[in-house]
Amino acid sequence: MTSGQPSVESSTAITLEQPSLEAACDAIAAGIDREALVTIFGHCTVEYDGRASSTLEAGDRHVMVKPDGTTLVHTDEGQQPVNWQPPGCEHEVYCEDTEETASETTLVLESQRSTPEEHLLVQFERVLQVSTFSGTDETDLTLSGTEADLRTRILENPDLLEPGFTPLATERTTPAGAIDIYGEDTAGRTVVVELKRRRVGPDAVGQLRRYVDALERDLHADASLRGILVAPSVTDRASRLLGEHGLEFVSLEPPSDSQ
Amino acid sequence: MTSGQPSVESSTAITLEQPSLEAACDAIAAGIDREALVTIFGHCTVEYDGRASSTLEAGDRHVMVKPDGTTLVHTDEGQQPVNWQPPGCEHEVYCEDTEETASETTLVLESQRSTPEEHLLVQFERVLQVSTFSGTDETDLTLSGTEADLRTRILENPDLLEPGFTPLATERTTPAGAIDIYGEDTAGRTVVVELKRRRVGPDAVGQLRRYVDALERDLHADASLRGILVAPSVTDRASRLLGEHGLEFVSLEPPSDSQ
DNA sequence: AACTTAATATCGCCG
DNA sequence: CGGCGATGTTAAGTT
Repeated sequence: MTSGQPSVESSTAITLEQPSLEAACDAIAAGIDREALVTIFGHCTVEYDGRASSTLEAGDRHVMVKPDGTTLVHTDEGQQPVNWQPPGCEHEVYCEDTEETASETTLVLESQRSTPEEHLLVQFERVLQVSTFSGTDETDLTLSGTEADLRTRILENPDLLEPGFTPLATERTTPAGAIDIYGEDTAGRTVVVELKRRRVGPDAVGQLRRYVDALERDLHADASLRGILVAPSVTDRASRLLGEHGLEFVSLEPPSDSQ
Repeated sequence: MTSGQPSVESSTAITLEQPSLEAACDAIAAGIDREALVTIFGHCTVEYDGRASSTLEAGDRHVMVKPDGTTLVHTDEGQQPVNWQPPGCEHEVYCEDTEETASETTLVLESQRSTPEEHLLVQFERVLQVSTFSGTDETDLTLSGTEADLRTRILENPDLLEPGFTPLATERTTPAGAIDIYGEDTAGRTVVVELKRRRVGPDAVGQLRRYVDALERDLHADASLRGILVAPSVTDRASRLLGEHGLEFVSLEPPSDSQ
């Protein structure tokens, strides 16, 4: 970028329609080179090899290549890409003669990384569109209604958990991991609180149980130690597990935007 | 598809560059209407409200609207969309005068669903490109190297777990859930096997422990019952937990493509 | 870099 | 539709 001049049109979108594979190749390479976001729509096959292996026969798909090294292959269905490569990958694009018939050519997009070794191969036999996008996005997402928000809510108003509850520490460490909230009830009993922002299953009970067990061992406590799971609601099986292990449940939701 | 005739051009890509907001609106509406995959690149703000809430200030982003009701908002960084809406949503698109100054107009894309109630609002103040894609993708992804493949590998060669192991059932149900593999060792002791395709932490130990406990209660067994966690490797803390609960570990990887 | 946990997790299966 | 667990989970925070 140049100096303090009021920025010229910094957002651009350049599109090729029905390009030859060679023209598409050049446009994609140029886009990657100047760190643009590149999209390709065309008829392609996809192969992945790394943590697992996958193949995808020829079909029409939308491929997005980001300047941070991300690759996403989307079909017309599903929230998740059918294939992908995470940020930090090296991209390579070239045209290649098909092995069987030297008369046919394919456009190949490769994306690979190490740790772990992973490789994605997209082979286009036809490209309907190539676009390169440049733009700016300085802003960060602000998100609320998370587990951190639920913790804040309880710390600001401990009576929500139960009247007289006194928080003593957050993220208190035990051999089993960090306790969300550690405190005392009116009777002076130690309370271990595990927070979940949404309906909980058996996993959360196991987690709370590990913390209570670890803390009991840590404190050599013969006195009773309470474990409370805080979430909007609880499944049947988890509720039974709580009972079996002498643990408690309190229904609380994370604060919404307006609250 | 029609008969043996070489198929007519069924894949299409239609693009508008630098459209007016009204033209963009029409193109998007038309694309959604004929069940195309629609992409929009432009300067926009995004608001989400539902399971959580989020806002995103104005910036250049790539929005993809799929015919199955999915919406994805991507920036130039990250594998994950910065905002999204899952399949099954209803889309709506329209132009609207900005509240403050009636002279300014915005293009609004709404995507919403119920159960749970969720709403996504994308407001464009400028659109650089709109594209609509139609195509076919009949094929399914074939994936290998999954937990199911690991199970198959052990069932075909039980000695991999330990010499003389005899699988008796897969997915045997207990009150705590389904056991991956249920079998017997050479001494006739019941064995509960929990499979993980990658390195395991404390969660997996808790899961195995629940299964073993549930099965012991189910069988009223006074005889010893073994629990074996099978994974490529195990973390320190999980290893200690295994020891504390009298559970075992066997190192095995899911088969790779060539094996 | 390894470990642990949260997530608007997503997705598929099954009851 | 809810419960449950796998995922090429991904992503973030801490050690």
